[in-house]
Amino acid sequence: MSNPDRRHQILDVAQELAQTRGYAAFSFRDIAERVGIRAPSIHHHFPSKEALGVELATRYEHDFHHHLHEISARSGPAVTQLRAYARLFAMTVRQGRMCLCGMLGAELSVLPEAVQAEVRRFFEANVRWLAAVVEEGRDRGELGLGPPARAVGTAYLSLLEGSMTTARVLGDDSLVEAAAEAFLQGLGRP
Amino acid sequence: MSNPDRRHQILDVAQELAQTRGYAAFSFRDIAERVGIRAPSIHHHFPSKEALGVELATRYEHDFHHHLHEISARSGPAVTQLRAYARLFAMTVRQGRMCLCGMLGAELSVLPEAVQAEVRRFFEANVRWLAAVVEEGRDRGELGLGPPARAVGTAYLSLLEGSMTTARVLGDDSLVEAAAEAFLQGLGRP
DNA sequence: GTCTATAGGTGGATAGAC
DNA sequence: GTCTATCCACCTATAGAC
Repeated sequence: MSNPDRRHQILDVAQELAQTRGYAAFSFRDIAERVGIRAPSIHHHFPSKEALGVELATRYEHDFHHHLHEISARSGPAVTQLRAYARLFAMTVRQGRMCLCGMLGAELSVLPEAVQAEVRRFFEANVRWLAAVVEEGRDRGELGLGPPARAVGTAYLSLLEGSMTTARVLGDDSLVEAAAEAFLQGLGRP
Repeated sequence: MSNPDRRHQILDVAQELAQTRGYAAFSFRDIAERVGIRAPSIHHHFPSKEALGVELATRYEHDFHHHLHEISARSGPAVTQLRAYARLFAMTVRQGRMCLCGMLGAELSVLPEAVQAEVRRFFEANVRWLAAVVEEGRDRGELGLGPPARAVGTAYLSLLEGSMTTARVLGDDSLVEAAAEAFLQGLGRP
């Protein structure tokens, strides 16, 4: 198999494992079994687990950025954008997965520094995007005043990350969107 | 050392490790080093890691229940109780720890069944308590109407669990309480 | 690119002495 | 209760053949 194809295949499998089990709990053998090669062959594509982890997080962040751009481009009302954002998390839960960076965030203290750094970038980028959506919604008079836009964005991201865990623990597929609605209800213009 | 003392000591150390690293990433050797004994000696107090994990989660849930009871007993306004609840999470973050059951929730799929069951009990008990506080707040006219009380409770728990991850990733000690306030603001009487 | 063989480390767990 | 010695499974990673 040609190099780029195998790389993608390994990344896809590794991502699925990381989103369900976590970084500490997946191995090169787990990946190899599903890809149909032997564990040491993975080292030809990724020199170390750390390198694989960094690329995993970087790619995830990049893909996420693409989704955010799509939501922004439709430039609907702030609440509509925030609902579409929540749907990204809800869809992931329905696939039986967690947010990759949410999972890595929980494991933060046992991750290689380079992976930690990528996780931080993911959270910062999301908070920034959310704060901008809230800010614009307020400027257009769609949203009421309240805490600083950045605090609202941080709270909404936290709610969605946490709701994925709650959804999986309680086995409730519709929990993420229900939690998002409970939050968005409080954002409306008084 | 007498049996009960050593048991508690092991549990305390194991809990700290589980709250910072996660279940998959702490070992009997880690515990033993900090307790000052050898790893196999732990098996005298806990037959397996699974048994230790179950007791860890059970004890945590029990302690948490105690805190909830204390907050309820003061029977202040709903928002005051919800703020006090958030403070439990904020204090934990300031100790550099995650919620034990939030951490275990993220790792759910790699936990022994018996530990998974305890994590579920923790989440269910917290949602039930939060829903009751919201319900009573509405009955007393302190809170506005909105989504079902259980959905609000689920959302608030999710927000707090998630905010611990966000706080650690972004290195912001005051993030948990700020996120809680952003949520509570939307609960007020319209 | 993928393989086998293997190194070197760590994991939970058991047996049996003290 | 705690120890040492040991087992066996698993991990990441490397060397070198094909």
